[in-house]
Amino acid sequence: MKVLIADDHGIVRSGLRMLLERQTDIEVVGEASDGAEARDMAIRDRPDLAILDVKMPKLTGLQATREIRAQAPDVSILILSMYDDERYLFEALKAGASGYVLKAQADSDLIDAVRAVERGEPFLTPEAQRALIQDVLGEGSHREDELTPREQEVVKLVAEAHTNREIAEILHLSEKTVENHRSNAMKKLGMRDRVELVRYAIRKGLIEP
Amino acid sequence: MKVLIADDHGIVRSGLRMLLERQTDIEVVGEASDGAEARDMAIRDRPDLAILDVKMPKLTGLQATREIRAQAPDVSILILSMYDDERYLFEALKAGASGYVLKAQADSDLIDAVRAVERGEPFLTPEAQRALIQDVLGEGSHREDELTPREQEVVKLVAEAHTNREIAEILHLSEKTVENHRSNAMKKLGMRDRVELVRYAIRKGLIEP
DNA sequence: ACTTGACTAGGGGCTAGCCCCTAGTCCTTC
DNA sequence: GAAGGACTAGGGGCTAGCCCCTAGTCAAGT
Repeated sequence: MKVLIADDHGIVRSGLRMLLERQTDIEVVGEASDGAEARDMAIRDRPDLAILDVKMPKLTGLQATREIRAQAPDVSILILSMYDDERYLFEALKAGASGYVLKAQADSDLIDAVRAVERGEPFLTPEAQRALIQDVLGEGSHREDELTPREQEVVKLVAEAHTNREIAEILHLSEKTVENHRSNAMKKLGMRDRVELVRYAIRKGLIEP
Repeated sequence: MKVLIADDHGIVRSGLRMLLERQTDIEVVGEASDGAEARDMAIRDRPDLAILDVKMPKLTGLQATREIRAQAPDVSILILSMYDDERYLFEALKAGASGYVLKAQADSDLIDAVRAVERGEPFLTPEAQRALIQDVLGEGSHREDELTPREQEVVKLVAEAHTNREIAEILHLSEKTVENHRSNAMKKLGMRDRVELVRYAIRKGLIEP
């Protein structure tokens, strides 16, 4: 089985190569250090599988996935995410990836994923499966990831370190209304205080760190 | 040569292990998935070398370095940074690390670094050496780290949305002491609440958004 | 017409956060 | 051995934050 590795960290690439080549039937046929290189190599060399890091220069793993799937549909793709959450899971599947593995997980998960892809099956870790099920089931609860415009405004101002009173003045509202918007936003997002809201706001690009 | 590996990503740990154990005289005697575990294992098992990722839960690699150097000075330390810059280089050296290697670099650099540390020599990649020289030449002003190690620990935990009480439990301190560290940190940084500390912590790379 | 959801506002209560202060033990440095 | 800084801990006080609840208006969809 011919595998292509793409990650912008040389040391990590070498580590992955060692890890994979301990399996006698897996051969790492190439290493790419950015998304564009990964795409070009995948399309030119047609490996059985390309393992792509999400975060890479030039093209992200997801962008590379789309282009590889379009031009070399026989190349399967496994996304490797360094982030300890599933925020790219859906996008990865939509882009055409066969599997999604977090770097935080055990090496055996990666091998399992490669084996699954080899058999033509998709591979999701239990965490990823749970996230996916939650998403399908949860029209009511977790699906409401989206805040209303007003809630977003309030969250943004909270994350900019304004007090409720200041926000009330800025938006010409009562302090109580501000509290309600903040509280509703936190409830929707499953958060417990403004500190968590700050990190959410930064992740969402509502404010700069 | 007995080596301890610490990185919060299981797959990366396994990769590093494979990479290192290709050298016949290197034996990986332990893996830690966070900074506190790394510190405990280093102090208990006394490996010849501990390879620590900068960004880890509970304690950063730098915080772990300080504690290991204090309690087990015979354990050499190599800092592995995932960031493509040298922003932690000086702090790492000050904390007592023998070497600083970026994950973006080739695997041979890591092996070279291990060999250098084995001979009792410090190891810096050419990029790191250049940054160091620049700093010595450029001299003085901006090298004020501002926060003490303890203050940084507290700030990190605050930014991870822990309450003062939780932080006190995690660090085995009284709530009052935690308040003092937080308050002193905020005063030094000219900040007015924990929300601003979160953004500071993210900018400084103490936590991920 | 009726329901639903966003937006608004308030009452009332508890606690965490933030501030001021003092004070002790270790250090290192001068 | 004195001085300064880091780290520890506590007293006492005020307020902002967070929670529960109700309740109104308005626009949009069924």
